[in-house]
Amino acid sequence: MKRYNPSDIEPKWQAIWEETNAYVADDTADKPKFYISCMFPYPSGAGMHTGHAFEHAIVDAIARFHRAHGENVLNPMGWDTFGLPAENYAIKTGTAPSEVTKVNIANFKNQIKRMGASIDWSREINTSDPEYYRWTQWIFTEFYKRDLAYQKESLQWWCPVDKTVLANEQVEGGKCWRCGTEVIKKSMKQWFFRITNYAEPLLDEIEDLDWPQKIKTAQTNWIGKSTGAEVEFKVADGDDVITVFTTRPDTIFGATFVVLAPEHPLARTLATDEFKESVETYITDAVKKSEIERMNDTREKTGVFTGSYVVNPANGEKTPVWIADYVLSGYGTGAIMAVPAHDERDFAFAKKYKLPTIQVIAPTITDPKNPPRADKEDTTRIVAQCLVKHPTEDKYLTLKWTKHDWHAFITGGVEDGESIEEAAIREIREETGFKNIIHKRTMPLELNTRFYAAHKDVNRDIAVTVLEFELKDLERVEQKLEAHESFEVIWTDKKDIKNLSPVTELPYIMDWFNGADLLHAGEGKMINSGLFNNRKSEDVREEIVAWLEQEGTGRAKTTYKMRDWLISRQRYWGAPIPIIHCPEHGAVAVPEDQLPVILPEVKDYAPKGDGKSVLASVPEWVKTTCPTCGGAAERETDTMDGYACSSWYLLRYTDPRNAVQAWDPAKANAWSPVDYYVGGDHAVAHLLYVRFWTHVFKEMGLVDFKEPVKKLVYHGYINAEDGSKMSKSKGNVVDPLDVIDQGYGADALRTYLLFMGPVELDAPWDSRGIAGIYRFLNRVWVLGQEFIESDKTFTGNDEAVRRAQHKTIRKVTDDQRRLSFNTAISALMEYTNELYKLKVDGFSDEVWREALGALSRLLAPFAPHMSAELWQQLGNDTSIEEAGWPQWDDALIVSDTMTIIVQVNGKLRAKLVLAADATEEVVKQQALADENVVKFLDDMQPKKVIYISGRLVNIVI
RNA sequence: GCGCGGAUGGUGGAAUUUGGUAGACACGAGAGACUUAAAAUCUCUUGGCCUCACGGUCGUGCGGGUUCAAGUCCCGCUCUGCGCACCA
Repeated sequence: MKRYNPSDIEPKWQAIWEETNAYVADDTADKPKFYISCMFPYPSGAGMHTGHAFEHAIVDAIARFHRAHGENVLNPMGWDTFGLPAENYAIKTGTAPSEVTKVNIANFKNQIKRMGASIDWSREINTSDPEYYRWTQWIFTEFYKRDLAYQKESLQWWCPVDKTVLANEQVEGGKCWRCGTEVIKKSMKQWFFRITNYAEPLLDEIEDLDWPQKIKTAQTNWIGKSTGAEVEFKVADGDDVITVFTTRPDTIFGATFVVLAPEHPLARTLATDEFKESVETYITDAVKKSEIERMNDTREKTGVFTGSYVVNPANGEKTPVWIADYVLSGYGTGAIMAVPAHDERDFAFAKKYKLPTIQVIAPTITDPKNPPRADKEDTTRIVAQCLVKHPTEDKYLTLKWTKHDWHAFITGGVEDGESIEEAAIREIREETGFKNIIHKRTMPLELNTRFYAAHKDVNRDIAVTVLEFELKDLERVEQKLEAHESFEVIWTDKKDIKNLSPVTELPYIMDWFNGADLLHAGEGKMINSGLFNNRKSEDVREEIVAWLEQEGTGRAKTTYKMRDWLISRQRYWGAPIPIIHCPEHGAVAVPEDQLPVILPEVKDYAPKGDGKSVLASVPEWVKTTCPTCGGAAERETDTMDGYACSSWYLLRYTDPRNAVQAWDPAKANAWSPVDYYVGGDHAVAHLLYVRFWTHVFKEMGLVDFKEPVKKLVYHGYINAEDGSKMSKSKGNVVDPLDVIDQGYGADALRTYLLFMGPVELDAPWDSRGIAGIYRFLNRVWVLGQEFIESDKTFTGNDEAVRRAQHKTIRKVTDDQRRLSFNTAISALMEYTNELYKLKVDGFSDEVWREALGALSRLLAPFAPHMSAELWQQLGNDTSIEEAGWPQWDDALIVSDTMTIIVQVNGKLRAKLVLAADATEEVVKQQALADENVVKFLDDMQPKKVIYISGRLVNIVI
């Protein structure tokens, strides 16, 4: 018998696929198209890791599945080659990045080929190839013409080690994403893409995308839409006007001061003589302080009074103007109206600087997660809840309340000989007038560190009590509750309690919040707000804006957190920005016929640290002529962010060798959008930029769709055996080629990666797990060989073989559709085990040929080499690809018996095997007659017998 | 702090759409067969507890609830992963 030897089989089939161009996508084929792609990798010097291997295993399983269904599959591959690692390597060694890149690509390509990936290599692209970046540059010039690319002097994140500007999303926790150095702010003239123009359309489309919710939420948050209003506060003694942005115009009557960001243009102007010095000092300090320091601050708010006042347009009150760095200059108008009663930050600030507070919203609590509190840091919630039973009817009421000052609650009321617990009950009794309070149980406390620091002797288990009450003097309770305006009593049937969120439907009892200094950030009833009193805050929001608009002091306004996309990089290894600076005509786009602007060869790749790229030190490249006037001019020396190149490559794949256009719209429209886009990184940046560019391309008429990616498949990471992240420095990286060369082969590797768990989950690599998969493939192989070499024939178990076959086809097809590869593979294992059991008596030729043929075709998306080999050995004339996907027949799956589960009171007591056509009557009868059931019935008459057709009987006694 | 997930044996994980046999499939472990021996392969056992066994009983992070029936639905928590973070 031939042994299963992947190192023979795999190279053989890889060679065949290459020679026959088996996976070249045909632009003209008359078949439904299917476009799938992984996120093209940066070919690093370390080579491919198991994460890449996982991604290719996913892509290839899907691609092969669709190909087997007769679809015209486009599965291309390319390289995202611009970037810092190659450049840093060049700085260290003097080797040109293009050379290193070439070597790395060859390495990656070999690895991917040895995985047996069914890729159309004729479409391979490389972003640092001038034939590619020529069109990246062309797109830039088109954007420039449409005013979607512009230059602006601005403070930017600057990495002192990499000596480059970084985009917001490349700064992680105040540190450079590449080298981990703390970044600083530097003012420079930079190029931007106007992505903010597309905030609304990009947001609009998110809902309809077939993407993981996680990614959609991340993008929504990134865009960060807020609707609210701009309101004008006129300076009391002068002509200046401060415009603030707020999302809570309903709180305007509670605005007791106005705060400017230190960078606000009026910040210095408004300082009166008396306060000039302190204002100046504060601003200087704040601006000097890097934003990282601001971030790392304990969030202790600081600020300074200007001495000036503005007029609150709502109530005409004179309102002081402060400067504080908790107000960000880059968002909204860089100025806010502070409403300490209803905003956490303003509250903290007001408390610190003893500024007044005006309550304008009575807190009818609707949000369980935001109960009122005096100050988040100092308090812990005491939640008491009670279930009120109606004395005569079968009705219940749930009441919950919160008390913000829990120090008083616990420590204030303990009397001699009384436990804290008893004190709590007594206090609730006194406060509520509820007499019959039954203490049900005690819950552990949500710890308040500060409290425990002060009260070490308090047993934390009894510090917070949750109490359940039974109330008899209901009338009194109702009176008390109704006396409170914001309280509404809702009676419900017992059944409906589950549907009634007690928190949203039943108000909290507000009487028990003491003191005026409450912070309430939620909604409620308007108070102290003139005409708007007694209305709900969420209802008057728009009316207040309309009113301000009428008065000419405000207007509705929408803002976004998203900023424009900074694309210039002061680095060598990127696509040069195709701009020529002419003393006469300013920044002029390089005309299409002069593209590409080729990246020149240099000797030393190290940035000079002057804020310019190395390109600035190549005078013969910099010096050029203006395309408009022909006069002496200079080239832009910045290069583009690598994300620019990766924002359109999915379109280039559809027409990769086009020398006159970025792509032929007809081809792009025929293939796109991408049906499945597979990756495990780039939740926001890349995926948002591709969407942005595609929206623009649609407007330019270059494509006829807005969204580039229909379905996003977001996979987890493969971790090291101990569950930690694989990393070179830890030395725990698993090299896919090593696994293949150990003798397991690519088929076992691929199958194992998909068997480990659902694609979206992280999973630790298990070197023993792959051995199990190898065993499985070997079992399939051996079964095939036994059949091929056997001269036995036998008929008798054909029906069982057929049933297993068709059941498996249905299950695997289903699982493939929903990308549940792990369960598909386990179904194939079960099928194989079943066939082993059924073969003991010999083989019935045709039935088994079919059964094994189905097995090899079902296995092909995971283990394509062995499947192809087995298929060929079974004597099939056509290739496994041509044979297509096996079909199942439901009629062959149906069994003539069924297994009925018999439960007594919901507990499993017996299993019955009955004829599939047994009537309900018969099934119930059989169930009740079962020995074990009789034992449990114990002569009692069942109250009810429930029958779920074909599944179970539940006998209720 | 806010947002989004997750919690099932010693381990990875199953239980699809619509609540209906919890632990599929594998790994690991234990026992056995073959072998001079080892590897490979094959067979059996494998959630806890009680029982020689038949079987019973508990069991899907915790506390409640709905239901004939809950891993699955509802309410309230705990822990944990990830993303964003002074965005008014």
